[in-house]
Amino acid sequence: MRFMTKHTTASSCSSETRDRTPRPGPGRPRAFDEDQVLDAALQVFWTNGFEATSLDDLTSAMGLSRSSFYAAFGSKQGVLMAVLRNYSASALRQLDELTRLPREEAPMAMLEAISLPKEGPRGCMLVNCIAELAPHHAEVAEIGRTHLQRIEDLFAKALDPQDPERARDKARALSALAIGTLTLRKSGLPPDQIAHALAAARGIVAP
Amino acid sequence: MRFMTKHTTASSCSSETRDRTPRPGPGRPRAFDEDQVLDAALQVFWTNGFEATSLDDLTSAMGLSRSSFYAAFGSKQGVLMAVLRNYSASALRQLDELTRLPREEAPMAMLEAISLPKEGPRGCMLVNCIAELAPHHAEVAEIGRTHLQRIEDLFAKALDPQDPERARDKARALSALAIGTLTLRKSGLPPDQIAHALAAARGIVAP
DNA sequence: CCAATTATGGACCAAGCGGTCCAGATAACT
DNA sequence: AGTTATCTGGACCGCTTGGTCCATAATTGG
Repeated sequence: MRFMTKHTTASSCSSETRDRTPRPGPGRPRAFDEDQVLDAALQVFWTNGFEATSLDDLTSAMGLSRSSFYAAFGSKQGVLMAVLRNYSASALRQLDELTRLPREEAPMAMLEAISLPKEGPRGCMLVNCIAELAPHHAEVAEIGRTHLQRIEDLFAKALDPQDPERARDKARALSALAIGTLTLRKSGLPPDQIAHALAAARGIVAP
Repeated sequence: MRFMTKHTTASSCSSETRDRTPRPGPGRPRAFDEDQVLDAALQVFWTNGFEATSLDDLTSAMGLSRSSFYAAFGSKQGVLMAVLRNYSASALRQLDELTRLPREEAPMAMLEAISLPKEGPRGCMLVNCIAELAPHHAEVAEIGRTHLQRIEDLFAKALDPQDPERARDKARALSALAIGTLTLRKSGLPPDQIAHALAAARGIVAP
């Protein structure tokens, strides 16, 4: 895929996922739950990557016919964007809860939450997409950038609840560290060795 | 592409790049320089990713006809593997030179060399490939794992030339940190902010 | 100069791709 | 019940993909 097939219906080009959750009225209602279907799509994208996921992979995992798929999401990119927005929101929600831990525990807990997910070595969906698509796809880049920014904000809040700005650089370092471990994990490094590495980075957390 | 098209000529499946540098003798000699051509391939893969690079992209960048291409490298994967081996060796060579700096400078110099390459935000070619392919391609995973292992070794050597083993975990943390910044960079974070983050991580380097 | 051997360009291929479209089924509202 | 709006399955489309093949050009050793 090279983005922009020659016959995309004119109209606006960017974030227009034509996912107008159809207000009730006459007409047959949707037979699928949107969140559920988007989660199925997430799983496929997550394990295969974007380019390597075909429409058939998607529709069969989501249990949708091609026409329902296109009516609801507009395109392969469209569903990706929807998936990413969902994913980002839910991931940030989970992390945010950890910032409420006491200040001595919060940063390390967040690190571990990111670096050692129990789901296995699939990495962070958004980080994967940044790696694969960001350089050539502005919208993905945008979502990715603000997602990482939020993560950094949360680290800063955890490091220094009084004045997060003071901890900006350390927060950035912790973000980088966490994200980096995902690649190590993906390359085969076992979880316990990653845990050791995190512990060795305690120096960053200390005031 | 899903790896393994139905009609790959039987034979062994894995690392057999049939790149028998043809010993001189009768017959027309190659009209291209292999390293040069591989470097061209590297550039294309690096900026596009593997799946998103087509045979036409490759052959035209390399200046090869399809037949020469297949005669020399066997397949798209084949040339990728050759490229990765070259890349890994040269990247490690560059890093290794930095380990010879005085111990107070070496680790930070290595960090900066990885995190702030002047070539722009394309990341590390091998890290990109791990993200995109490792989960489904054992050979790439293998190369990636040993590459990261070597980087870790170099960090350990820089941190504690006497007994690198003592610095294992810190070295791992530094690797993760360096690799993580590549994603931040790719998502749009400007270089100077990355430099600040690295400085904030000095705590890891200290004994 | 000839034979042997290899490289080269380009035509060619089947399969898979993302995306479109339509005929018919289905359900809500009047 | 009838109308209207929507959903659904699957046939279909043109294009691109990775890969093959062959006739021809080029270069060497004898």
